[in-house]
Amino acid sequence: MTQTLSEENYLKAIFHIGKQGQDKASATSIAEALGNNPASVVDMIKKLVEKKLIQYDKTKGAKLTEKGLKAALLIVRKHRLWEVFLHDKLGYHWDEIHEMAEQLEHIRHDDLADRLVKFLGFPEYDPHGDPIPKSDGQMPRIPKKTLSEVEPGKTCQVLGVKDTSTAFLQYLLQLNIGIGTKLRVRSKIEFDGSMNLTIGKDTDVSVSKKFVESILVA
Amino acid sequence: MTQTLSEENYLKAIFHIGKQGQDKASATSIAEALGNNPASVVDMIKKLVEKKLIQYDKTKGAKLTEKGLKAALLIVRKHRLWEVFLHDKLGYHWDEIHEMAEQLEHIRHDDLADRLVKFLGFPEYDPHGDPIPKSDGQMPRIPKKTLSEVEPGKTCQVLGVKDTSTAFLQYLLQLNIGIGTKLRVRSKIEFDGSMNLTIGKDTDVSVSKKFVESILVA
DNA sequence: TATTTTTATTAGGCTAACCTAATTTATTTA
DNA sequence: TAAATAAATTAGGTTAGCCTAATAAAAATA
Repeated sequence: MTQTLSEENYLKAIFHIGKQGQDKASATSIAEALGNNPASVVDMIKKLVEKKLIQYDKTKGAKLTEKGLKAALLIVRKHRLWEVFLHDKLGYHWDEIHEMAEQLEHIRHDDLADRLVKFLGFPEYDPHGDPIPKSDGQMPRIPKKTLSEVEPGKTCQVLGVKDTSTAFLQYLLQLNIGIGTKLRVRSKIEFDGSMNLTIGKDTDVSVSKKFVESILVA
Repeated sequence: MTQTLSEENYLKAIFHIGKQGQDKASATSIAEALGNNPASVVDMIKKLVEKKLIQYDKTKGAKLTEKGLKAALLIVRKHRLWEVFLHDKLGYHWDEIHEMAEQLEHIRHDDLADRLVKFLGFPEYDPHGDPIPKSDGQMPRIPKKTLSEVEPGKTCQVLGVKDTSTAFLQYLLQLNIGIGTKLRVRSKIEFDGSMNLTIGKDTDVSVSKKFVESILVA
């Protein structure tokens, strides 16, 4: 019923890998996500399978069971709620809160998440724009909007594209933008609808109106 | 400069043992405080000595160095601040918060304690009445008052006695009251100045005016 | 399909933090 | 002070969670 800190981190990693693309996580992708050696991942996979938290198939990878998903969602819920706390209440900036939330997400107590969510005013998204799972595991619906609607100064996350042409997708590839990539709108040029963006943590680019209207974000 | 979770718990235990009586903590007293085996304590003592966090003498026990004291005070500071948070902001009762604070006290980040203390409105005492160390390690002065001055419904902690007669001290021993014991004033009888107390978590007693005027509390 | 490359697994080790049982050292008490 | 008791220490062991190096299996490519 309860997991160790390390087990929780594995469940979370498998959950996140599942979200971005396939729903199965390979041993190496898990190893990479956690900064561990694949051999260590194999050890842990065995334990998680035994605890019925994941299913595992050598060639297909790991997938959370219902039980594992529930556990992972609780961790993600707590992580994002604590991020809201750190941002809204303690005044930390969006780039400072992740490491602390990584620690806070493991705090256990029966109704801690419920108390927190109430105290924070029932937020639905964390300061990065990521949805906060509800106590029953439901994720808030992500309103689909295009990058063009994002206010300067805000950060959003790529959900998908409206234009699936090869030219556009190759451009995205070149910019290293994919599902889940965080984009920060540095400024918006009203004259032609173009935008200055920061991709991820450090790459600054300028993109056209056509571009910003073709990317779905949250 | 940084300690493991376990090291932090040892430092905290040594700090607390020091506060209540002698300033040296024996291996067995540490073992008892942490629920560990004395043999394990010996292992850890060696490590803490090597890290210059404590001084140790077989017969005199362990004592925090300046460096160790600083680390211990930070943990206690965080523990008590989180208790204020859990109590004041999340609405938990004083008896529910300790276990969570035990986890939260280990969250690390440069200025977390400073942010917290500001957010909480610079509290000086935690919900149990224990003083919260300042960032420079200073403890707020504990105003010495007698048990008779405590309002019904409040909880306080025994700091000392005004009457040192054998009869009184033996009475205290019999009631299992010592330095640090938590007392809850259930009610106060105006007629004769006597009080109904809860000692610790469950023992209810009735004591005289003479009694309540002889105990110093915070 | 044969070869190369990538991925997964096994075998064997390490460290932190605990343990028990045996022994040594201190402290009390007769 | 000698004997009894209590405390500290040592020796040896366990487990979780990681590691490296070697091997096996799968996937990609020539």
